[in-house]
Amino acid sequence: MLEILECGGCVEPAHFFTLMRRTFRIAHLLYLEAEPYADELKICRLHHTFGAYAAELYLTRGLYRIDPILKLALGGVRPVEWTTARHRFPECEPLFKTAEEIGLSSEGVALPLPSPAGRMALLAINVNMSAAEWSIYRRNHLRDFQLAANLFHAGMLENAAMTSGAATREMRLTGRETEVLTWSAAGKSYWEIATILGISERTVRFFMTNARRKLNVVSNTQAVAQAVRHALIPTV
Amino acid sequence: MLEILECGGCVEPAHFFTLMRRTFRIAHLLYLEAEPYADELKICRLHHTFGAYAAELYLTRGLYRIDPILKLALGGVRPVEWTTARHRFPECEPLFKTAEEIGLSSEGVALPLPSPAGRMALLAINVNMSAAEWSIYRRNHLRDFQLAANLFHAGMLENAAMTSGAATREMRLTGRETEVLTWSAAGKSYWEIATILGISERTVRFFMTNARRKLNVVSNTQAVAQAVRHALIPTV
DNA sequence: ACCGGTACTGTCACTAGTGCCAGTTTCTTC
DNA sequence: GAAGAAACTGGCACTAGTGACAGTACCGGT
Repeated sequence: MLEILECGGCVEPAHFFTLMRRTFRIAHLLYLEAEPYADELKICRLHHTFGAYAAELYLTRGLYRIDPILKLALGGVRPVEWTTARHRFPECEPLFKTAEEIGLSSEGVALPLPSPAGRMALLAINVNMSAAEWSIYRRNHLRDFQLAANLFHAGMLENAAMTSGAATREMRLTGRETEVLTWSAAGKSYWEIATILGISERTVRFFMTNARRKLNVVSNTQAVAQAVRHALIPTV
Repeated sequence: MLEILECGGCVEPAHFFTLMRRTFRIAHLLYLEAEPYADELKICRLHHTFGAYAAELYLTRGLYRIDPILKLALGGVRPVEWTTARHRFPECEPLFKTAEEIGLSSEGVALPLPSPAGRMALLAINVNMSAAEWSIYRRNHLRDFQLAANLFHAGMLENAAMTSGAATREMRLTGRETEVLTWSAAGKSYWEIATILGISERTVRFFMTNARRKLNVVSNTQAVAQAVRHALIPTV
């Protein structure tokens, strides 16, 4: 199975999930790709096998805002054990209770899949076994999960880069636009940037305006924030 | 061994390398953490077992600037096979020839370890075996390498966060400062932020001024750029 | 020869951000 | 009970950024 993934043969989430469930004793899977936006998360891609009812419950109650598993996995690098998250955030007990009520197990692990450009992703794995059983199973197969998750994630990213190539082309910045954003991120004013680049201040404004339009933002500050997050400008 | 890593017991690179070489048939290891800096790479952390002579050669000749393995691994998510990189970049043949001359094998794999906040890292694994042998060994143990790399990387990041915590404490932002920066990064003006937070516009300016002073920057734009890069404003 | 994209320059009116001065209140911590 | 940090508020002078109007010059591609 891992060979299939490695050759980039599986970019269909449903297919990947089926493969995983057939290969391992996995009850449910969830793949989430998101980027931070103000104090919320902008969900870029979400695939799972929990079914419509659970998803409905999860979204309408805004549970993704308090889910400790999301918080830990999207913030870190280390695999997050569901029960660990549960114990560390007792105030989220209702969330787990709700999950149990609709027949979902509370055993599982969430694998952080950090991506370039400030985006974050995770693959959550939910199993239907006792704590003792899971402890052993996990020890044996965590490495498989991790590799499979990484390869699937890589496939998803590559696929996204290919299909959204046209959409991304719209917001590709020119050399000068990148330069003025970079200097702006370094705290330079229009006048200073003009002096540095040896062009008129008006031209700097022109490039910056174009950059704002392309990035679809309303201020230089927002443009720089977005550019840094999307790695459109070099780090100083 | 993986259990040791998972418990965060191994944050000493030399120790980790020894453990890996004892457990697997690995010749050499290299761990690199870097962030993009203009068109160069700023190396944040570098540990390896290649010895002083190889490192000297590598650094003095500026080989890290052309090394295709670095380029592929720091840019992607998928494991990079050394021989694949070699074939795809024939112009880098001298690099591999040099490596062979000083007795290094050309078989191995580089595992990208993307981190939060735009940084990138990789663990390169170098083995001393034939292509056929490596092909089989790799198939069996890539998942072990991947998990070990992830756990070690997680340990390194956590360790870094702890040790640099004291130095960074001076410029720790308060809750409100973080909030106004976050909304500013989202393109909101002072007036809008004041409305959102339910405080006066003057107070927003006050927090922003404090944030600028703490971050030692001259504009909101620069403050936001720095905050995004250093992950001072919510990534979750 | 024309077109689209990039690089470049200009003015005007308006809004937003910056640095400086000055305060009060509430809470934790020693 | 004193000290400090954090959250909050006001005004004034000045500079910087923003949007909308307008242009010219150069280069590579069908």
